[in-house]
Amino acid sequence: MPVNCRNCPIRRRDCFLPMSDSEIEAMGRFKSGELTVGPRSSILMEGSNSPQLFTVLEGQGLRYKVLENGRRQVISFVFPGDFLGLQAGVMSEMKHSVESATSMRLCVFERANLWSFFRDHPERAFDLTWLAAVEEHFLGEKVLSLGQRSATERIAWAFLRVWERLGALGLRTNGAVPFPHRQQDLADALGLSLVHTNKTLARLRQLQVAGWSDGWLSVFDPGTLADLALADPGEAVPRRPLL
Amino acid sequence: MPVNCRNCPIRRRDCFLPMSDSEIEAMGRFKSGELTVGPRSSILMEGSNSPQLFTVLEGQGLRYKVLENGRRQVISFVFPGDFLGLQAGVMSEMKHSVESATSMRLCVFERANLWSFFRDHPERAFDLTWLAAVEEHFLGEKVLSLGQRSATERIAWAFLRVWERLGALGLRTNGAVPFPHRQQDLADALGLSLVHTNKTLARLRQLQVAGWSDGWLSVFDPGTLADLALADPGEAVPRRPLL
DNA sequence: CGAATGTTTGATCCTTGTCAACTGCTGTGG
DNA sequence: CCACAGCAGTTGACAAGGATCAAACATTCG
Repeated sequence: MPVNCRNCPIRRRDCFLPMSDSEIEAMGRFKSGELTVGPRSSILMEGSNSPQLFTVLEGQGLRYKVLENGRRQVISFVFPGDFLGLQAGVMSEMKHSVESATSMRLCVFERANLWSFFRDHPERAFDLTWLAAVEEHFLGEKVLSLGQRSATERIAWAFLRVWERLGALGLRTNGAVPFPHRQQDLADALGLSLVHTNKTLARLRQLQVAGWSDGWLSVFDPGTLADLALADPGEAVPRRPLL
Repeated sequence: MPVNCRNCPIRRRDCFLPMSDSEIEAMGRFKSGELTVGPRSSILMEGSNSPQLFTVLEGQGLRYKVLENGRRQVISFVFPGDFLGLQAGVMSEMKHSVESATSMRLCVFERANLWSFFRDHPERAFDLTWLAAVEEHFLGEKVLSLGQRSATERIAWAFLRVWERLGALGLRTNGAVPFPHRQQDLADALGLSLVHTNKTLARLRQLQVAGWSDGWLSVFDPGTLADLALADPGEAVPRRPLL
């Protein structure tokens, strides 16, 4: 199978930094194929011990956990460049589930090769650790949000982050980015009820600050949005790893 | 300086799994010393670019972030075996602050040596990634809690996790573990107000399920606690990594 | 002893969740 | 072609869990 990993996110560092030919050669031996899944389909299941790891090339999805009483928490939204399955890779099993929102194209790796990959390509191992640290950072921000921000602040914050992140991926077209989820998904992500989420969204729309409909998120006034979110507008995605 | 890393948590995998002599030799070159800090002192600051990384040998502390409006979120409590500063290590700066609750003894590493460490010791690099993945798992659980659990459920869940984790470290003496924090810290960790936290604690104490005073957390009835927490009592700390 | 810090308790308010009904859209089958 | 079900979004009324305010109490420490 021809391997086209020139933009493979596992070596993204700065969002899809291109790889050298020898790097592609090395990655190619790790990569085992590509996978395309339809919308709303399950990619990884909590508790499963998936033999494959993925990197997102296209499309969006979400990670989630469910409580014993059935309530669902969306841990994070999944964007192009994200790495899926690290937990299954280094621990014995996945600690959350992943499903697609739109149809997605995934780069597939064999978990079994992860170890030799670490041994033979320390730079790539470092990248992986970097990805994990970035993920940890995002989760830390999310914890801060859920713990300390009000409903409006949470939504404003989420909009800002999504908008910035997708913008950094070059997916922004005059102020709008694709955000193909349901209101229920956002509610579950922010720990709010669907009804309250809806009403808060209406308020933001009415304030002419940001709007989200038909799967597109538009930010009209990033400044006020940042104010509403109690967030520094500039500090979105960490971009300059060491080395 | 004599290096005593036989139980260094960076190679813990299964909570302080002893290292072989050659491993200790290798670690020794990475380790640069030990540090002891007093209670309530700052170890790492958000935004700083610390030249040192730490591993906790003794004592407890907490990681936190503060919002622009001054509200504080405790990201997680820090226990022996935790690794501090990974973000500063692989990203440009720390994304949260760390401070001690009790006095702490820390194992100190030079950040500058991290890269060669990755190159020369792929197994240890793998361990580091594993630590990051475990941290990610804990944060995911925390997000679930903050998003979907009620006040009582959150406190019950926190107590259960702390009790299990410290128990696994061998710090449990007839049902009680050291948990040297203030009610305000727990409140900030769970996104609750101090007052409500206090009242909920009183209720748990009155129910004879768990009690926390003078820095010691006692769990009298793990079963009911797990029920209250909507949690599976068994799934505490992931223990069996690959390789 | 007074000051500082942390815990406890009561009264009140308000943000958010719950319940319920209605809209608009899309796809399906008679 | 229409009836209908199913799903996502919208809106109003009401209830409640938790926040806020305020004050008392206990300990420690200089």
